[in-house]
Amino acid sequence: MAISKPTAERLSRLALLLEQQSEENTPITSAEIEVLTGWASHTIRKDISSLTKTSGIATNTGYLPCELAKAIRETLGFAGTEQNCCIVGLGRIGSAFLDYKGFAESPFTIRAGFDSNVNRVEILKADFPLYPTFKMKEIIPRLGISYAILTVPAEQAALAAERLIDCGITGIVNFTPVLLPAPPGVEIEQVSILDALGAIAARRSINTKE
Amino acid sequence: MAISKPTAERLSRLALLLEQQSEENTPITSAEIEVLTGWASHTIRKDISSLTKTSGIATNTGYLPCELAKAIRETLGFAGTEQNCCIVGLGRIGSAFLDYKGFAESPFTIRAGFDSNVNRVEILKADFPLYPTFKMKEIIPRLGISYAILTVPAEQAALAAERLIDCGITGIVNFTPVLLPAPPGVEIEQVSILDALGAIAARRSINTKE
DNA sequence: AGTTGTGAAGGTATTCACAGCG
DNA sequence: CGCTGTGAATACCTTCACAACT
Repeated sequence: MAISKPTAERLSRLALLLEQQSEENTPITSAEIEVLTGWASHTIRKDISSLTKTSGIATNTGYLPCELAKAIRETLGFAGTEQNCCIVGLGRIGSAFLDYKGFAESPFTIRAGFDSNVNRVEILKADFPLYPTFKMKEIIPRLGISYAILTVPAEQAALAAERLIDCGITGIVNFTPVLLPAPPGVEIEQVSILDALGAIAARRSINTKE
Repeated sequence: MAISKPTAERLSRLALLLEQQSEENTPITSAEIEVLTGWASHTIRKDISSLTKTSGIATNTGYLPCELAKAIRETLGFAGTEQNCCIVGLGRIGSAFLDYKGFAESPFTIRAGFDSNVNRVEILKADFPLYPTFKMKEIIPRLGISYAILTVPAEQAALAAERLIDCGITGIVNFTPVLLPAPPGVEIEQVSILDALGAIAARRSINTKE
């Protein structure tokens, strides 16, 4: 049975949340998840019920975080396998991710960084190797990278995205303000401060109107 | 007539898009917007039809970008008035916004930056004033700031958010990986790389399954 | 008791198809 | 004619209420 888009997105965030606080594997109820996320407990239960594998997850005092997170990851496509990412553009925003620890418990790992400025590539330090941009075509397939985090200056965004797709990248998180066209088979997620502010303002103007 | 949430969010992004490329005010058709955004042209027309003021926007060759953007901003609450924001936390991510030019054409303006480290406040340069954190309570109401961009380290996020709300902030763009509880009347938008990657992976696992 | 799990009902958003207008 | 604008139909998601389980 197909899983709906809103459900998939909620489950994905839920998995991250569970992975973050997975030190203790004490059961968590749908009511507790409601407090943490703001989603109604029915919604959460319904979402969970659409997982392909549902045995050994629920007890009479709630869901087991580890098993639930694992079940979500399985249903959403990546069973145990790490999802490899790269950072493209090591300016202010890009280099801010070099020492970001949040990836540790997630299924995503940064495997490489790219920048057209060779100086930056040599000076900056990270837990993963940094390369000049022209090596993308060689490195990306070799390391099995399928996701890119795009943090180049706005004027280079379109070209960089095109090249990445050409290298076999199938998912781009776009931190530039440029709206990138998404060819079939490639998913692009815009992450923009202005969009975020706009979304907040939009929601507010609805709530105050009723 | 109330406007739906998805519609409001689409309109908000559309306004940003129009404002970005507003040099020429040549008409743009719903079909062209479809190419740029990926939303069906019906959806766009329906969204636009729900605006409160619809005169002088459409011609027989498309919509006039400037008037359309203006009409959207009016319907969504802020007619002409600038929306004031502040940045809280001037570490790697926060300071990356200091010279971000994208706000220029948007209805949002950054009015202040805050950091608990007094050194940073004194050394960093920006187009707006920087203050030590303890001055928030004084500055935020004085400058009429209602939105905050939260870029402090994860362990300070919860406390910082609480204080901001206490100062009268009603919208927070949360760049930390911490999931913040949103009290009534306050809108919080999580902007996280892991969420973005998760959303992409989730959408992909749906598309490939059918 | 307290939970999860789920068919059925209800509400919302999207899509369609065509009328209306410049 | 090409475009927008919009009621009606469809599809979708969420919510409810209660059964099933521990």
